[in-house]
Amino acid sequence: MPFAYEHPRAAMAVDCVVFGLDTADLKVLLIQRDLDPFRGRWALPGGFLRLDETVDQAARRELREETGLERVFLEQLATFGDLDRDPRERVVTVAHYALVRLSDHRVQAATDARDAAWFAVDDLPTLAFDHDRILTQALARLQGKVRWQPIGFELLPEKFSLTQLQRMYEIILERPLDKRNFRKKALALGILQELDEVEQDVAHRAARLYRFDEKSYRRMVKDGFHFEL
Amino acid sequence: MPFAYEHPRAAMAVDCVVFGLDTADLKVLLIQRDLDPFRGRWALPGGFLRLDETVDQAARRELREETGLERVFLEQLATFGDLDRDPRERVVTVAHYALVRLSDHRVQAATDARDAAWFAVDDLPTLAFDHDRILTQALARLQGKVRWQPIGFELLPEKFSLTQLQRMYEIILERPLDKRNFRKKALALGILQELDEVEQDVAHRAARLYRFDEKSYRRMVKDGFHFEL
DNA sequence: CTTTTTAGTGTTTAAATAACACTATGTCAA
DNA sequence: TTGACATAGTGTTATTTAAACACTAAAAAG
Repeated sequence: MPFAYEHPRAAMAVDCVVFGLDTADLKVLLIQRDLDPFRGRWALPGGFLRLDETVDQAARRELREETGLERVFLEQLATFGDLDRDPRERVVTVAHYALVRLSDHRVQAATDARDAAWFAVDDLPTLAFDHDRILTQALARLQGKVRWQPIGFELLPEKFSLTQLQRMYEIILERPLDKRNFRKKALALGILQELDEVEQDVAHRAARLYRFDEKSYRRMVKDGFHFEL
Repeated sequence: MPFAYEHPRAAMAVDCVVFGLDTADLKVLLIQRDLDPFRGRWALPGGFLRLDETVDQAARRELREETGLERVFLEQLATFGDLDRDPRERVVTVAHYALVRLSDHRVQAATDARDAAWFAVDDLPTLAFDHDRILTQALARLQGKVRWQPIGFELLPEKFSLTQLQRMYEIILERPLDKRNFRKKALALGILQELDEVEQDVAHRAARLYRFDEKSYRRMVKDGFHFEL
């Protein structure tokens, strides 16, 4: 036991709620624990903080190690420090949430040594620790934030149709949106770049594709603009 | 050194950004450090986490010990864990923000052993550690949140005039509001209880006093209501 | 060439927001 | 007591934004 301190210290961990978007559902990436406590239970990817990395770096490292995900949108959610949240000892965890393009990452998650899988947020297994609380809070944050900041684009493929975009908002916000009003408003924002491309391999009229125009968005933010969809 | 662990551990701290409202300014409570590092510098009240208390409890305890404040509105802000934020060793801090009624608490803060004082947020001294970053983020959070949740009432005396209420929003949001529109909207919310009292000891027509009606507010939240001022 | 499936498109009504100025009531001092 | 001063209190109109609503267009498949 080579690390000794004058006062007792909690262990510090990071955990990540990784959201992905299916055609029908909002999904979360979970990992099946291969160690006690909660062996066999599904849990959020995460692990202990090292002293040579920031909290943010720790979250990204764990994500990479446990799921293969890199360069994703990742943001701090909140810190959870209840006394008995880990039965072994006192562990305080800094929870994060991440948004990934399911299409790009579907495979990698499953190739890791541990069993990893995507679950629909409205059909989750029992989770280890207080991870259900963390997940609930992450979902609330996503629902709140998606209307004010264009983070939702992180969930879509780079090129997408307006129908896909609308579907994303409907899935996240869990309510239907009016097609014409949605399209009017989305285009009026001025952060969608219309492409000279349409969907491929669909058995009906192909939709025009768009791309999120990050430059315009940044310019608008600078001018004190406020998003709202 | 009686506390030994297999892996090195960061120290965990909590810090609080305590906001108070003056007639003219939004203020923050700071404490002058009497120990190194940063001895003599102003800093946010805070201290180390103990293992028999939750993070929230630690923040409240430190607030009580260092400033005498109890039973205030207090909420987690974010966790700051940069490698070199404390020159002594690795310290990760969970920052909080609190809102207090300056009128009730003006005295207590000054009676503590350490020097404590209120500073206007737009006229702050150089702060210890990364506390300026924490403070900036806390202010942004307050400005963002005050429009969606009626937390601002925590800054006002229990009984207040509509002018005081408007002044509070103007100070926090740093922009003038239209008097008639403000009053219309504030009253329409249905969370203000009109009292049979008016201001005392003013050298002009006395304003009617109101109280925040928490019961109505809670009832409205239950009915899926959304605040916005 | 008909069926099927989704893309794409405007108008009208209702609601919310923003802009704007005067009268009322009390205190204080001459 | 009365006039000056300071802040309280009060509605209307114009503009913007949001909500409701249904048909035609295009492409693919058989």
